[in-house]
Amino acid sequence: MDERYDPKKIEPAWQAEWDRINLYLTREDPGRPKFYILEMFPYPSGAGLSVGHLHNYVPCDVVGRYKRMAGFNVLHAMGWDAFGLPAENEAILKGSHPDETVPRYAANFKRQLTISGCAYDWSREINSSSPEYYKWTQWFFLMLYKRGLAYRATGAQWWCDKCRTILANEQVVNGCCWRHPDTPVGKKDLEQWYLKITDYADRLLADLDGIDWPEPIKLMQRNWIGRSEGAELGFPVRGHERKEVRFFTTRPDTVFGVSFMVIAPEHPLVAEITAPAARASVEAYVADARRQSEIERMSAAKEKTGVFTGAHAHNVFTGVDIPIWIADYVLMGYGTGAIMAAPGEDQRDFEFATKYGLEIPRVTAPPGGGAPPPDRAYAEHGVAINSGFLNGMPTAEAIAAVSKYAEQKKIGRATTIYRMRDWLISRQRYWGCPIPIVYCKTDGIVPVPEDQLPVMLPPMKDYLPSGTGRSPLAGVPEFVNTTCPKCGGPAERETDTLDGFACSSWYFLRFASPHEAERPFDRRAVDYWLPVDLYVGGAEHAVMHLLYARMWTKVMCDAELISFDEPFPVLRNQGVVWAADGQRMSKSKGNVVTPDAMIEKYGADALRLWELYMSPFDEATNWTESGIAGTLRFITRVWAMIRRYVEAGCPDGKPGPETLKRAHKTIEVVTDHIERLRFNTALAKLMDHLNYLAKLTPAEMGRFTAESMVVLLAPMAPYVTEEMWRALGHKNSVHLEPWPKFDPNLTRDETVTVVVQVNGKVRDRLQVRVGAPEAEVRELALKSEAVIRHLAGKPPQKIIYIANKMLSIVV
RNA sequence: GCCGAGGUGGCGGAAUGGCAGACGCAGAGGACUCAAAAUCCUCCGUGGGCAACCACGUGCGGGUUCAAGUCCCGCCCUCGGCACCA
Repeated sequence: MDERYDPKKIEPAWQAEWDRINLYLTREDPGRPKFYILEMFPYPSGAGLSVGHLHNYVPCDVVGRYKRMAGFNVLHAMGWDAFGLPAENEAILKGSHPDETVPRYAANFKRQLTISGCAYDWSREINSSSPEYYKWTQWFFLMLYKRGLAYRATGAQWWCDKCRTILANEQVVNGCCWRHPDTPVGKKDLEQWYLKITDYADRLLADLDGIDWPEPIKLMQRNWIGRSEGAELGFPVRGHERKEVRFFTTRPDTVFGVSFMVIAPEHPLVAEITAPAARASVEAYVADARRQSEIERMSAAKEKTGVFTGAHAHNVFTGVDIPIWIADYVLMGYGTGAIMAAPGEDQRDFEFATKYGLEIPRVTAPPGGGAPPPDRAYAEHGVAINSGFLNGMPTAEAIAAVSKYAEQKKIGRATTIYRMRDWLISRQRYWGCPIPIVYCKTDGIVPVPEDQLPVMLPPMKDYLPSGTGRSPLAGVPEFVNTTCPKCGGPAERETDTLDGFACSSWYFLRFASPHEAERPFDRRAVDYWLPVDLYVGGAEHAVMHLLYARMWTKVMCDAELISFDEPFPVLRNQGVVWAADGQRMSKSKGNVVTPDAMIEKYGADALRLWELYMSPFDEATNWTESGIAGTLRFITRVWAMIRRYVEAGCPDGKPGPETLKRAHKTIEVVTDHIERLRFNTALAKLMDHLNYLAKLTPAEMGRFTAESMVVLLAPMAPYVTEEMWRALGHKNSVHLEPWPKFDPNLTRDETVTVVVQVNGKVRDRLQVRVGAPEAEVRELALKSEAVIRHLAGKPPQKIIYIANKMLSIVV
């Protein structure tokens, strides 16, 4: 152990040694409890890792190392989410090819993680764009297909001009592409592959109750799934026998107040029922609605617009014929694309009715009696009025009564609908997993047989998106032209690739058996390691990735491939690290701080400690470099302390009771705080402990105290602790050391400070035995000079005693 | 607009309803040094006071309580998410 702490000297040396002895190689071991910790696998970008990324990876590394020392068999591996738009777009921008950039960028990420001291089992490294991996992504797609969960459909799809591909609903954010927030999306008619995630809506919703996730994330998933209970009903269209307008409502109890109907501009009935006199205005309105981009349609939402079709529907409850209107506030993609309008009970319908002079009946009264407010809709629950057989019923009862009536009369039924729609997974881009489907004139849609997987992504020099809506793969005849696996006749391959989220919907299984060649995973390894014990990632994946991965897991569970149906029973979000200027760290803004630069200046251990100490793990913060000076100073002081101890010949003297108590208390607190992911306070405790230890002589400290400090610090600062540990005379790595245990008998306090308050203000502090009875404390308190002064001769009215904490005197 | 998270010294942040500001950064003063760096020691919420000590203080206004940063009601501000969902 040198006199001076020099990270540049010790860090590469220990890194090489750990590599040599394969310190982090992981094997299944039924004899030990397992712990699978996983960070959301990153897309390896050319910008490399920033200190912001490490705010996620370092804490997870601490947990992994701590769990290993605490006796768990820990799986902690890393891989690359390498297929998809970001990789392709970046390669285009650099004038290169993802084939070349992806491995290069991934190698750089790996290098950065390694010098940062993160302990991964690199023998398990995976890459979603490698054929060994995407073979199984294709296999899963076919499994979904065979289970009836993948289907083709044509329709107007979201299209991003910059991505030059279609998007799933979730990928449209505020009317713009989620990757290009300044690019409004449009619609394009295409035939696409969908996954029936809606079949799993109920389970995806219900099972949220059983998992330990941050509440805001659960809430976002609940809102996204958007379950609504109500009824689906139909009213016949006058003059078009057998035609009816079917609609969904959450308030079937208001049917007697339905004075008109509204259907979406895209509704198929529009063309059929529009009266000749209204044709011109309807066509103009529909054309206008189609022309508007979706953001315009949504943001111009303030003023409702609509047009009368000239047709009427028959309200079977009131017996009255009511006008059918078209308005763009009714969305084709939700419910049936048609609504019954109860303007007395729905504010949007109220506004629409007011604007176009339509009738506003009142069918719900406030529960306490009295009239509904005249200037707006009464949307709350109440009591049915002017509603025939429903009169007098509370809303809940009336809802049930209408549903029952509708079922008896065969005009509708109680039902549940969801906001969530199916997952559109086709992409017209090159850099993705080819969809393993063949189209044959004779046999139609034919899945590629398992023994012919993977369908290899053909090498292409010019892989740029076409912009026509067709995948670049369509321009490779050797790829497109094939034979039908069924009849052997000429056939064509599907040329679209899978959405990148398909790759990340199962990767957590692959880490269990990353080199399995015969199957997507080895069942035994998956049964041992999965589900993930702690999953960590950014809140930006709250909906898409987490919902898709949950769905695939449920499908696999249903197919009996695995025996659990939630992949991530415990999820935590790390806080975002913004740049010093409060903006996102990005190369274009020139505010990226790299771990490389920080390691060069301060060493990896000081950087790691600062990542942990800077702010609570799950809270956002702005990057500041100045604090690293503090964590480096701390390391230097620990170094000096241990060196003093080693130079003194590692005396195993008798530490005093105070020292022993502090050492054990530190073990207790640090352990507890790491378990609760409160790394900043765990490290604060170690700093506090050092402030005490630094004042002791080596003999006063003793071996247990000195060594426990090093071991407790080992998960956070792996390099320097290894160096100190060897200097303390140990042959084996400190990272193989068992986690220290504290003795509860030694952490127990003998005396305690009891605060004495007079009228709620602290006036004195008493040092008393633990568990001292009230009478004793009271007597001491009443003798206190400060207390006497503040009592000012008045007799206490009331005395409250909280054992070992405080005595509160009221006068 | 609706939903969610948050607001504590110059700064990052501590605090099962029970001593507000742990720990650290920055700053000030001192020791060591020819000097500087490093290191060590002391101080460091605001106001008053030589001091002991006193008053005030966790976005704002109320409330509950012997006791509120913490619980309740009403606001303000910041940041995220959703946005005509029938």
